[in-house]
Amino acid sequence: MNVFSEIRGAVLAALDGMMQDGDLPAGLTLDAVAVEPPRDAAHGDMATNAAMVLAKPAGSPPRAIAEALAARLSDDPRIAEVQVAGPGFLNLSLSRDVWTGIVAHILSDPDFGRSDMGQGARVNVEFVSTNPTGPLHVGHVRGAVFGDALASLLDFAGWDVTREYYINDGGAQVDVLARSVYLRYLQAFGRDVDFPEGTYPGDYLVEVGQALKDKVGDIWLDRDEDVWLAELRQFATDAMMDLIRADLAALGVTMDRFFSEKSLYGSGRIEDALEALDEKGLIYRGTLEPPKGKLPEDWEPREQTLFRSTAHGDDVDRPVRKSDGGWTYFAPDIAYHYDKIERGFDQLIDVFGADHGGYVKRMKAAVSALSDGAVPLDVKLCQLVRLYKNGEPFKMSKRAGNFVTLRDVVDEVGPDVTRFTMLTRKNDAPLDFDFAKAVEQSKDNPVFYVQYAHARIRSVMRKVGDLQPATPALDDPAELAVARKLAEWPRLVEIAARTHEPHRIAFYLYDLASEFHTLWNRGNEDHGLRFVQEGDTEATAAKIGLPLAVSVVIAAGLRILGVTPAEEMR
RNA sequence: GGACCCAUAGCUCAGCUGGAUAGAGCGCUGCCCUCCGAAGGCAGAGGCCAGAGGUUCGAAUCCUCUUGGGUCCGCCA
Repeated sequence: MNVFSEIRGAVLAALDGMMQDGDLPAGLTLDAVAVEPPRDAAHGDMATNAAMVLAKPAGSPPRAIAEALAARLSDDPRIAEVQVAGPGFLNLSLSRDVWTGIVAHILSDPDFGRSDMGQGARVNVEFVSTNPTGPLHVGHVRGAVFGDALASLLDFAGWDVTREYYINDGGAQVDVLARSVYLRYLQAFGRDVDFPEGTYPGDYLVEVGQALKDKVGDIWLDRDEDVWLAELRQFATDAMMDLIRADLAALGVTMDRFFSEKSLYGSGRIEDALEALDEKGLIYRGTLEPPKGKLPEDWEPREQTLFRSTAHGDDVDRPVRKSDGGWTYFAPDIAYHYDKIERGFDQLIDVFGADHGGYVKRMKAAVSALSDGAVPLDVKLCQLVRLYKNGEPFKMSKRAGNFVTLRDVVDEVGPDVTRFTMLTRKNDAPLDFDFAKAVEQSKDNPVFYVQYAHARIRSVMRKVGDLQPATPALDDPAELAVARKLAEWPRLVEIAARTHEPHRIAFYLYDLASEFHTLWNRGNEDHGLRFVQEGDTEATAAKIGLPLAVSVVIAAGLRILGVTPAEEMR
């Protein structure tokens, strides 16, 4: 139930009627007609731009169209008042019954706000996707939270969502990992080892080395690398993926699928993908122009196997084979996205760190080419997170040598605070994360502010026991303001889902909490506005419907963000 | 040299497929608890939406250029 689309439907029906009756030329396109909440509450509950967008194609002045439209709309029982304003806006005030109806609807429908705009289309959200060489660090937290919340949001808006993690286990960094584990394995036997440049010194590998000793005993002691490297790669990767899965679980993130890059090698999948591109004439042998500006020291022209990504919007063509004949990292990436397309996804979303911005165009080009433009790929870049504590830049290295881990963050402030705070900025803006402010219990902290509103409502509900809510009267402006904000929820969900911007949910919840706190405080001056009307069960029943509806929406919104709605604040 | 992202109140940031007088928090000034949780609320001051052109009935929003920040730039993923 979305009031805005319902009223828009009424506006469109009225316009159709005008066309049929000759008040407007027939066949006008009505797509641009919008019904939105006005910025200024004095402009009523909703405003439509219909008269202005139709003025030109209809060939009549906007105010004339507006007047005629107003006359038709005023017959609608849901619309209490229609005013033509400004250059041709139509300001609509809705009848009280609409608002009470919405509150009643929310109370009867715990899925209020859930949308079918996705039409069950299958969307694959790929996120985190790190090298399996260590625990997740703080830079990954934002992408993990963002991707997970976006996935939940799309699910709520009617998509069929798959959360997926691409394990970058195919490259040389896994060799480095394996060698690092080998050193820890030696250490487990009491050997004195040092960690040369190019190995991972983090102490998270200590237990992996010990586990290896427990598993295989001393069979790899004093043996050459070619004896153990392949097996150790697998062992170490598995151990790291266990670690990463546990890190994700600590954040409340569960993947539907982990997809191994390595599994693409030797399976023919990479060859298949490039063959598909070749059939479209997009693979060729050629030499790239040197990059403009400062030339790399060792640059020399070289013939390579190239993907003609420029045919699909990229700036230059991209190599898919290295000069030694091996694949570039881009080749398995192509094969992976080809796999996603072949699995039948209707759209793809990749969540990357901002430092991968340079790969967006080539990935889009690959997906566009492989799907003949049928499968859209949206790449969301998450900007960096800067850590602070009490305003001071914060560095910590409990376990991983030189970086703050995801665990450091979650252990310090908890998953709920971590997740909400990460979503209080849009993804393409940098984010300052202050450990002290994140756990502060004041309205300076949006997590707390929203949780507090929910806890206050739960407190009221505990007080009234099993009293059933009745349809509220909503005769105070503060009550109406809350109801209006509630009515925006389905619309907000659709906007957030369409733009792939879960932070909008966080901001909406803050706004809703704010309206609620205002109403709550009005109860201090005007006891008639309190939810619990002492000694009057009937009046109380009529009052608690509104806060209960607020709690339904806050809980739903928090669930999308992956945050637990608080029953009480401690 | 090029690509992508960003620039909005003193500070940190929202701003819907382009809509009316651009919003919130912090900070500043002054108020509100014999209370269902004041961990909150109300009011006030504070703006050339980086700059210049363009499209439009209408631009913080779209296009171009300029300035200033960030990320990245053939065989590392």
